[in-house]
Amino acid sequence: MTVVPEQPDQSDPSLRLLWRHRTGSSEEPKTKRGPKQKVSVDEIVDAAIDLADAEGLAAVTMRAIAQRFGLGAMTLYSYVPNRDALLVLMADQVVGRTVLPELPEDPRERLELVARLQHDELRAHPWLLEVQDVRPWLGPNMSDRYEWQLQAVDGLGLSDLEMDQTVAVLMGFAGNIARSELLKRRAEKVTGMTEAEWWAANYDTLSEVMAGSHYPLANRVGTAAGETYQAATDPGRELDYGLARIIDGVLAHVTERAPD
Amino acid sequence: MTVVPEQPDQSDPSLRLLWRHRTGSSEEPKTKRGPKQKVSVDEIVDAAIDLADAEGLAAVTMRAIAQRFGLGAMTLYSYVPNRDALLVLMADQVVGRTVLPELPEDPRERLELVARLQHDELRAHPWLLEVQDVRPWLGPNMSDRYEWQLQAVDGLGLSDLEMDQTVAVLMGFAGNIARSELLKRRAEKVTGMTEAEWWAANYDTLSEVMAGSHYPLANRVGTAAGETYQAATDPGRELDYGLARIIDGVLAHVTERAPD
DNA sequence: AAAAATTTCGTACACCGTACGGAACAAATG
DNA sequence: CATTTGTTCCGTACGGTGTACGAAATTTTT
Repeated sequence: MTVVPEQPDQSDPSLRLLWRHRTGSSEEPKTKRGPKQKVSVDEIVDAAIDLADAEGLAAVTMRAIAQRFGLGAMTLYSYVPNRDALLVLMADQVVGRTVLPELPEDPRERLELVARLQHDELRAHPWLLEVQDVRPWLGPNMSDRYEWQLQAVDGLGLSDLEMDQTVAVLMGFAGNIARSELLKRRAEKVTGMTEAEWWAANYDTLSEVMAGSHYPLANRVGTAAGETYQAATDPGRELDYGLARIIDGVLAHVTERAPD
Repeated sequence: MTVVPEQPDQSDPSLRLLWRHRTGSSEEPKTKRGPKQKVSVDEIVDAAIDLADAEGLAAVTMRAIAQRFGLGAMTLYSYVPNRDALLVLMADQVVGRTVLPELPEDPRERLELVARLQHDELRAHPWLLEVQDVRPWLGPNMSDRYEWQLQAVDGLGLSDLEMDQTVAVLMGFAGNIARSELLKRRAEKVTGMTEAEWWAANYDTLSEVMAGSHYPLANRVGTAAGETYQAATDPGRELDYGLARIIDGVLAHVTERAPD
């Protein structure tokens, strides 16, 4: 008689946690034994999101979160397997807060909307950029978002693979813009000077040290870019140029292939 | 009589360190007092790069580096102000190792080369993705690189600002591809399974948990994408589609504006 | 020969995630 | 009812991090 070898459950434990609100079937309202839990997973995740929004991801420590509820740090581990899992829960939960608007008819507007929504979200919650999961978009809200993004590129004439890649390019671009904005803000906070002030303070050193090299293009272009970015009162303007080029390229690709 | 208020030297101390090999004028071969330094800054930075290449950026600890030279951890602080400064030195130094090839005539080839070079470099040194500096590209090798990149987009008919933005889009895209490759490799190392194995191990849980929701597009597209990526033996193939679209968009932009 | 400047580096601190084990608690079982 | 059993709560402790501080050693300047 052969015994089935014990499968040590390779499945990721945090999957069920991610989908805890949408267990399609076989929920488990089983009354559990020990003391009643004083808080809920959602409350913990929300508190962690608050912390991250207010003080950055580095401030999201197990001790800090626990303190918000008057709990001991180790208590959190009866709600969440570890910190990394908590970060993934935070990401999915915060993504779920954004309501997905209906997609416009015009293809260009559709793609723009997808990218701008992502960018706005990352601006509101910059710590999302630092949460990189093993195995992405597997939570319920991430899945909803991905499906919605695919709807935006559906019917354009792209292959399945191209649909995925197009979404990836747009998301990546939005993320890069958000990241550069984040770094700029962070630099100002760390150094305590605005970008212009920093350049002024380091001008002498820079010109002394770069005396041997010369950068004609970098000087000209860097100056132009610096002035523009400094004057950029309207955030999100950095998005415009690159986004337009990317969408141009995608739309040109599909119309060229099927010159209707 | 008015006294000039003491300016506590706002300038960034690591700037001189970055440019230590190219001090245009006024070098200081002054013989210094104390004990002779047992190693050089370059050796330290090279050792740190070795460590990062071999075991990732997290393995680059002050203690680990010092141990390579039989030094105490604190000794490093007489070479480098702190760990973050060391990371910037590493980045600039490793960027300096790549020789910049001559730029082709064809605009499309120029842009492709710029992006692919960046991608290859990030593939070889993935930890570069995790080094985010306050105030980017200020080292000598970063500056050379930026100047070279600008040459690639020069003469296309772009404005100064657009030149900067175009380079940024291409670099960002190359970085995103490299990042997704890195995450994939890291996930396989952490979970000890390939991507396909992971999906197999979690298939039951996933379909149970997603029973209530349905993702027609995500299922179809995700499957297609998954199969392709899994079969992708040739790394860098993920680069092709997005890069082509971006370059399409940029070139369309300039030819449209100046229909020669 | 004495003084001054510089490098080396042992120790210590604050902070992190979390392994471990015990105590308090509530339901299931006898 | 008493007892067992599974949970939750959480204090303590461990190994890890960057680095502040101060003493000791070493070399040049005076």
